[in-house]
Amino acid sequence: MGIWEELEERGLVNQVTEREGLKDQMNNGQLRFYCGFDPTGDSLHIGHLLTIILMRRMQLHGHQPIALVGGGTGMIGDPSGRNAERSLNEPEIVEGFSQKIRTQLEKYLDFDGAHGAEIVNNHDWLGSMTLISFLRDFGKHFSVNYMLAKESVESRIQEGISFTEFSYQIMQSIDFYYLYKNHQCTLQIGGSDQWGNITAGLELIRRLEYEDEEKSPAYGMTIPLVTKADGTKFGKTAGYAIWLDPEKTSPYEMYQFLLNTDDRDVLKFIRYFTFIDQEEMKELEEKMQTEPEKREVHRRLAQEITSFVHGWEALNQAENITKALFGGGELTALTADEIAQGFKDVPSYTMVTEEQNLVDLLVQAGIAGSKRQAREDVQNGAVYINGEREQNTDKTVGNNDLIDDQFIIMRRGKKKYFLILKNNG
RNA sequence: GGAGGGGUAGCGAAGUUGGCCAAACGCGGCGGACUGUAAAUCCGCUCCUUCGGGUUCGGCGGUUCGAAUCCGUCCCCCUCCA
Repeated sequence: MGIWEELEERGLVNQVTEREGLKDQMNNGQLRFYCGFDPTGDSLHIGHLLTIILMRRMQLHGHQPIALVGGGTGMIGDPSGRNAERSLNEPEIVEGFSQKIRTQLEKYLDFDGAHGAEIVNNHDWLGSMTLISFLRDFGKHFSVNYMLAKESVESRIQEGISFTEFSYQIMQSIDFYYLYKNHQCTLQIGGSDQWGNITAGLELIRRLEYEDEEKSPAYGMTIPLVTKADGTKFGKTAGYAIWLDPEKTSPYEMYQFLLNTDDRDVLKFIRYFTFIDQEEMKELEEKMQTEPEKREVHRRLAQEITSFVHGWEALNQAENITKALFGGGELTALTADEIAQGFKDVPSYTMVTEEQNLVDLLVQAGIAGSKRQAREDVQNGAVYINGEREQNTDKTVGNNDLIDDQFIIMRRGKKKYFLILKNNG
């Protein structure tokens, strides 16, 4: 089975230009292809991961990926998929973001060997371009009618779009053209919202280069938008994005996010995001049918992605934390690092005295709204100290409850955790 | 400006012949059981408390042994007429 068939089977092929030609190139040729990442933030997020993994996937089949950091286009702002004008970031900010994005991309691509990956920054060629060159050499090849017809522009006509963002498609077209001419890059891939920009680039290449019949054709391809069965946007939990930067989203959080994938989506996602082959996929599908409660597929998905993004060590920690928190494992067995990660966003409270009545502590730490509520929670068996249910309202919490002589892990209900820190006065 | 209706706990909504009202019921929220860290379902709780009680039903004041319920006044909202 060729890479093309694999991509189709995984449902990764959305729109393509010249399907047969591209299929042939994919299966039998050695393509250089690129995908751009604009520095709109200080980290890539899980939504970017699908194209990154696609790049790896193709690289494994002998194609050479070029990751483009949009240091130049990021100064302008892509209107694609947006319903309102972006606000411009300061050049230093864009520069800083570009650095970070570049560093992240370097983690995920393989730079060794005959078809090692390349990273380029379009600021290198766009940054120094003169206005006159832009308009004469490139603008001349775009008719405004053509540009207006692009979905990204058309949808904004009512709302309004600046000339700046309107021009974006030309810039991205220049990128493709530049890479085609100087890096023998003949394919651009991207998310489904990039179709307009990709085809614009192909159009530019065709106009500037296709006169010469000897030149190889260029192709474009998009991957589908990742949709969820419940209709909400993929990549967010409770409004927070899942970032690839472990400082922003810990490996544990990412693992949990994936582990909690809706049953209806998990098979689709595991095809999208992992390298698991057809044979094993069948087994997983079967397990999903026969023993869904084991959530084998969910776990595999979480394992594959977490380890791809953060490495095996981080995955191991994420699983340790998960086990301690949900799998009947011992909280006290966690390392300080694991605690820090697992309880990153957990509210903490520093004890005012060496020891304190449990009910009072619950109120002071903001775990319960009132003493009455606190008592009720304790009596209902909703309160756990270091993983042990505590139903005695007269319990005194003190230094002998401390883990590592530092903190106490309090829990109310199924999964609301709180950190109580030792009194240091 | 005139006539009428109304303001009750997070929301909606009962209660207004004065005591049995800390206040029905629904939703939401929080727990518990079940479970797959799911969905559904079931159960409990949902003003505060030193568990004696305390403070609540738009605000203030009054009548009364006793008021969310009666009276006065002020504030706000809605409907109709001007």
